Amino acid sequence: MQNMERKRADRIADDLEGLIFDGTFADGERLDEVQLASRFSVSRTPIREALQRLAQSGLVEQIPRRGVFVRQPGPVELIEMFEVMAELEAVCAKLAATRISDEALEDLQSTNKRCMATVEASDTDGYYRENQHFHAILYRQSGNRFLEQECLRLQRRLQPFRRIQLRVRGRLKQSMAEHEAIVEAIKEADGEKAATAIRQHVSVQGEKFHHLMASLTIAAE
Amino acid sequence: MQNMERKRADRIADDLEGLIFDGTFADGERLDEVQLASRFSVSRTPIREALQRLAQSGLVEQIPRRGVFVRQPGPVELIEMFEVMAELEAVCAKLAATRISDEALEDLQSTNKRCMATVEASDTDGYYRENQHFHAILYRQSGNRFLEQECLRLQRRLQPFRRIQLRVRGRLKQSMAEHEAIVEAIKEADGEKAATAIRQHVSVQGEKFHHLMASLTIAAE
DNA sequence: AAGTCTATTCTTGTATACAAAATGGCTTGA
DNA sequence: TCAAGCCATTTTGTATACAAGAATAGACTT
Repeated sequence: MQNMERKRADRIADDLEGLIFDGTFADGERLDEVQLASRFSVSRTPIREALQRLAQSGLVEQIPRRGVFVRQPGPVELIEMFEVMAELEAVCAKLAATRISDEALEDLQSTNKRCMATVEASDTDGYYRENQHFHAILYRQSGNRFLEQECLRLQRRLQPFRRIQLRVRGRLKQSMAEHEAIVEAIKEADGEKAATAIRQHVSVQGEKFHHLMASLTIAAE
Repeated sequence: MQNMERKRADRIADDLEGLIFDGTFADGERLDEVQLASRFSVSRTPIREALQRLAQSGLVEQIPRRGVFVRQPGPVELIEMFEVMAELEAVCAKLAATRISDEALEDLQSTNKRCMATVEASDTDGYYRENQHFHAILYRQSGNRFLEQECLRLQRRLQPFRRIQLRVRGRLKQSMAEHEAIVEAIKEADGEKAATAIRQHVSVQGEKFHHLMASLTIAAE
């Protein structure tokens, strides 16, 4: 297992990430090192470490001798990231179709069942959790740990925007139908079919595009 | 244009990256902060910044309260990374097939011509440069800047291993034929064909696999 | 003699002090 | 009145000092 002990800087980075995700820090806003230092009751050193981590993951932009600024992705970049996410997941599905283990396939189906239950119960948080697990299984079953890591990284980055999407009326039901198609394709070991199904599931097109844009203007106000 | 002024820590990170790539620092070796500080004639602060950057890009592993250790990818991870690279480039090619501009297509063809010339002249460095440009055009012409960045990132990481591969006898000629097939498919705007061609070009299979493994054992001695 | 406990030393993580560069405001001149 | 240049303040980048956890070696016990 991974080392659980983490330094303060790491926890601060996670906290800051959360604060950026939930909109506490607006787009373009400068993150003052001394202010954050007093806020977290630490010196500038761990703050700077945390900011550098965020800069590398793309959440903030670090301009030399100027400071770091929150950098929320714009509409174009978001579409681009979702496009890449869709393609990466499609690769996972393609590979998983032939590489998946029997136990994992069981897990995939039971997760999907639990997912459906949360839809019936209108349990958005529950859906969110089970859905994430559903996708995580596919990443893992691609049999490519590096690919899995890349998927998790991008998923994490898109997390807040995906969550917004879930609020769209009827989205959950449609999403479940798509899950169903993915599971079917994988059961048939049809890689291309699975890839197409999950690409459809993840990519932002049609109505989803419209809703994503709408959510952005809301978030920007 | 980008800000050209960079801090010392950034240049140190690049230097260290080079030192890891060329094997000056062996796999598993601990990078001592004070040693590096005196080597670069700076304090520990910029060294630590640089090491954290390397840790995030995966070149070194940072174990809390222990230090950072060089982490060269093993055979399995290398294969995995090449698999992802092949799929990412396949996506680029698929998208570029329909999105590419006329000028870029011209550039692609002329780059390929220059590439062939370097093969004739047995100019390995020249081939390396032109080949990289060839791929960079495809990344850009995917029309997805985020995808482009991800491709460049991974390409950079695989750079040293790809370079080794070029030394294999006859590889350059075969590689040119593959380029030719890619260009043809894109000229026909056939996304799937282009994707398949470049996937074949990048992925490590058959003889290439064998040579990659051989190069690893050489590097490890 | 081997193992363990402990003290010392070394290394990382954090705080603070200092240097250099950028921003902003003021003055001065046209 | 406006612009340009200079000074003060603010802020980032780097160096150093300090604290805390880990490695190591030596002594003591069984």
